[in-house]
Amino acid sequence: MTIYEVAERASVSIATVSRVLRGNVPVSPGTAARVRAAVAELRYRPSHLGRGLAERQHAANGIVFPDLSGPYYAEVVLGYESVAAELGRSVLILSSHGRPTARDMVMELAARVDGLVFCTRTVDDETVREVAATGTPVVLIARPPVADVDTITTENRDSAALLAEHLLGHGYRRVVFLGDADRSSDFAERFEGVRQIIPAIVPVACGFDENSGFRAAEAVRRQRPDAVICCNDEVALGLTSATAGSVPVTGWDDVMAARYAGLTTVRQPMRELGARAARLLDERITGARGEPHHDVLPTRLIVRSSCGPHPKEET
Amino acid sequence: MTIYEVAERASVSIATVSRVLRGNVPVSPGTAARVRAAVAELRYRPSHLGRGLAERQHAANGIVFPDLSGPYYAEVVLGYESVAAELGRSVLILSSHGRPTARDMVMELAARVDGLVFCTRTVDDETVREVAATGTPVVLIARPPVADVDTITTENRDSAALLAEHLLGHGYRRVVFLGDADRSSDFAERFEGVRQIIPAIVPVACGFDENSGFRAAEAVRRQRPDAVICCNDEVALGLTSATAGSVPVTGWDDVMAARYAGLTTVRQPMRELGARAARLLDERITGARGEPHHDVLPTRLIVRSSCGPHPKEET
DNA sequence: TTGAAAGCGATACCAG
DNA sequence: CTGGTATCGCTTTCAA
Repeated sequence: MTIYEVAERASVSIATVSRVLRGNVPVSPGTAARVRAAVAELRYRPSHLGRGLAERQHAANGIVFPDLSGPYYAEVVLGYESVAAELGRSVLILSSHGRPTARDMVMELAARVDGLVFCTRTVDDETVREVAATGTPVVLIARPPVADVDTITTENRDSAALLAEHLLGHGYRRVVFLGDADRSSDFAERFEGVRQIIPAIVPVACGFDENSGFRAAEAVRRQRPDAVICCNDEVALGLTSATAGSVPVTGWDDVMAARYAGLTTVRQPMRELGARAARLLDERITGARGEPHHDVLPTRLIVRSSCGPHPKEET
Repeated sequence: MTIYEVAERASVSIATVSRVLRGNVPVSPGTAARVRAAVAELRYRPSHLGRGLAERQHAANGIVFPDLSGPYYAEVVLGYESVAAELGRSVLILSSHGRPTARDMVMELAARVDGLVFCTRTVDDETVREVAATGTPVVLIARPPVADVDTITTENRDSAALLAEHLLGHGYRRVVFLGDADRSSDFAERFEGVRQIIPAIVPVACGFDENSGFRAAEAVRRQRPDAVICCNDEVALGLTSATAGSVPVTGWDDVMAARYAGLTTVRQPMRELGARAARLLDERITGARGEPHHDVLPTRLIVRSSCGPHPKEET
């Protein structure tokens, strides 16, 4: 089923069929009707391949994330898809998770989209730069700027400081930061924010998921901390299930499980993160904007019970 | 950057460039080397559009799900992406969530992939049939067969019966099934499985997410049930937070939060669901298989504390 | 308003 | 082993 068959059925040229389908050029009402009828009868769907080739665009953009098992990226992707679809673009996803060929897969993906979003822990800056160099617009989520691509992040330092102050208010002195600041700018900023208030903060390395948090329990205990600030909710949850709540703990993100676990955490607008990224990307693709944007979304401290009995009233 | 420029740089024809890139036809070592050098120097990436048009395939397939906010679909998509990528195909996602134009978006998507997976609550069977009629291979996840497309589901009836028996063992007599069996074959099967053991089961309509569960609390209380079997974990969790655990509750799926909430539930291999779907689809796309498959994955009852104090030992 | 024809970027068949 | 060229399905001048 091609445009030729439709043209033949409607007794017009393929040019005319194309015109009524795109609707940008005037076509006589009668002809248009005949074409539309033919399209309907033949259940014709234009080929994206042919169209894309002629228009030199894909009408699709991608997003690269490390994993989708935690709630964080699921929300980000959801927000992204939601806006992209609304903007009429298909969305391609790529999980870099542990794949040694991530870089190649990314370059491969870049060749079939009009724009690309990269999350943290997916590929290095060099790869991002390479993609950007091909002219493909790029937006970075929660990672430092590279070249002059757009970035969108959430506020970390201030809320981390606020969280630290809250813990200090509890009377805690010796506190551990559980997470790997070197592998995520988000974590690095949170660590800095905390250290601003608690200079003696003790960093303990850790992965990003529940299991990592669970397995870090031993290392954490060794520090005999009054409280533990975890890099994210999953790690906090994992640690909690290992310590059975014997140590005050805080997380970050406010995922669904956090509420049920009574986890004190910092809520960040994950869905909005993806949504804004999609918008920024679109502005670049359509050329509506030239200068790079670096947006920062607000976050909010959510105090629950995991940080211990509250010495004073707070929200 | 096209194949022509590479050809010129290597002083060969585009046909030769194509040959060394695809590697299916013999090319003299010397020529191949020159071409490869040119490709590297020019940082050439073949256009997927051009290639796809010539090969009449997209090297991509899609998956349509209702939403991504809950853990269920995130896991399914993760499993799907994982296998699809491994098979060398890009993956396009489409969330039908509440969009009135879902059907059009699906037909649109179908036109740019080699195969498509549909989850429940996305589009009706008619649309599925229409896509299948275009010759695009289709796989259905957790929904009844349509035409002769492949399907992959998880076991519901038996585990539901098992769950019901467990509740009976607790001494509960009056039990409510919270969920809308009409809108999901999974839910319908679970309801049937329960009813097989508890004929007097009382159905109470409800949505699919936490909020729905929360808001259903009133309607549930009115039934003064000894226990409530929820259609999934999210609803169970929502209900729990509204009833503060005053009523024994069970869920389904075993999402992360279920563990922290001590929710008795039935675990199903969500990731595997997506992974198998990707494999089934690939078999159809490559034509490796002709007859339709209808796979059923096993599930497992997970007893925790939400169903009340245990009268006898169980796992 | 409409048609003819030149691409868009690859693949693959047909000769040589 | 290599080059020329028709083709894939569609958009878009250029003329009529």
